[in-house]
Amino acid sequence: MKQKAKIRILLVEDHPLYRVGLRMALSYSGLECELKSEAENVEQALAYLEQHPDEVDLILLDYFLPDGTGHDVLKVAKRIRPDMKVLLVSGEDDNPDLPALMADGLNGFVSKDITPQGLSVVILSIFQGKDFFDKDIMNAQKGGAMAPKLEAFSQREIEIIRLCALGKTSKQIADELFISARTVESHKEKIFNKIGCDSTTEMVNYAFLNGLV
Amino acid sequence: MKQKAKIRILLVEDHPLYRVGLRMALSYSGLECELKSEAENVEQALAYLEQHPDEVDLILLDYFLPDGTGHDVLKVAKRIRPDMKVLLVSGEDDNPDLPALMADGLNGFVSKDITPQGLSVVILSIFQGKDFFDKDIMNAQKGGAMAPKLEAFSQREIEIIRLCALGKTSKQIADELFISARTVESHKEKIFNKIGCDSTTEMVNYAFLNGLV
DNA sequence: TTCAAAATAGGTAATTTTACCTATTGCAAT
DNA sequence: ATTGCAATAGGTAAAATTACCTATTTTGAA
Repeated sequence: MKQKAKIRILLVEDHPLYRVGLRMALSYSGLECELKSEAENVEQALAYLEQHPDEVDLILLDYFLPDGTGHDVLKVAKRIRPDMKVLLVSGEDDNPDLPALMADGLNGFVSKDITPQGLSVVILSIFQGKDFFDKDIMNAQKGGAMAPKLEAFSQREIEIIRLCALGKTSKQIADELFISARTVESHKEKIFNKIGCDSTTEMVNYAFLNGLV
Repeated sequence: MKQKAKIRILLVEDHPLYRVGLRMALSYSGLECELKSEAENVEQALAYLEQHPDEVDLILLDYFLPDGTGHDVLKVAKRIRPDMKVLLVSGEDDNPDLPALMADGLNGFVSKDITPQGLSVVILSIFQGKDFFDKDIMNAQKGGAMAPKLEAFSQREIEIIRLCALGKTSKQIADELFISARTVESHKEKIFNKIGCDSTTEMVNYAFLNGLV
């Protein structure tokens, strides 16, 4: 057993300053770790993983990257080596699809607001096999308009959603689409049921948060 | 002339990791500077400035802070010592009101994406009297849906706008803020008049487009 | 201290939205 | 051909929003 082995880490983060911050957090935390490499986008991360499949124990991963998301990195990493740990460091506005990430084997996520100390504790815990999911983020996502499954919208429904998000009333939308206001309302009811909300405003919030606008 | 004096810096940033990143960027940049203190919110920043009005040459300032914005710090700092330099480090989603900030004497702003090297160049340039405004951010703001004048909202109004944008009804907001639903409705009417709209949905649209959410 | 703005709250009537239903038509896949 | 969904539309009653007002208290700045 390599009990006293250093945790070999790959850092994937596009903001240079943040990268420095994480690097320093690691080196001053007292954590027995070794920063194997840093990547500033999906491409670099995947290139490193493919060339050095057995040199990384844990990936410290930002969600939004210039050429994709942390989800892309996660999927490939887990394919290359399923026991590789992946810790997502999520900014407050990233709003990643956590259920999907967890389904793909994510081992943890923490907010970018975490302290260096907190981060090292989480890394160690994950390395030892105990996944860690920041409960504040879980709650934030449960609380807000969540994406249960953002598929299932028909063309017409998306059209309605977008027009609603522009602030139009059912009547205005009806006139614009040459249909009855009652039909617009029918569409909205179906959308509400799919999203799990009960007002236009919540639907608009969902639309903005899920990039439908 | 204290030509070779160190630049005395106050760092105001609420994210611990980012604070480490900036701190390290400063110390490894070769810049002749001295980090006098760090503050993680408006209150701490103002407290330091009031107690040590003559010990800071430049404030490295985040925009969004837990108890206010960098703008609040800027205004007080310039009142305390008009020749104190203030450099705003803005995240991509901060969308600060640059004209207003510049009117209040802001000396520069850069993106959080800046490299440590870039940052030290900007700090030095500002210290020597040459203001620096990242042109990418200027352009982004000109291009995007701009707020004609996003001032004129009171604190309470912004609070109401944000809660509305989360999809809450007047009743829910009232309960959350311990006020009457009629008061919430009064606030909303005033907001509608300022924005020039006549529905919550339009207001939410405005809020998202103008970075109020 | 005085004045203006912000925050508070209410009345009333018109309008809109929403929930919970049913129902018809057309089209596409099995 | 039948099945199923998308799109269409309506009835009705309850709930919420909105417009247009007035009015009080608190607070901050001049």
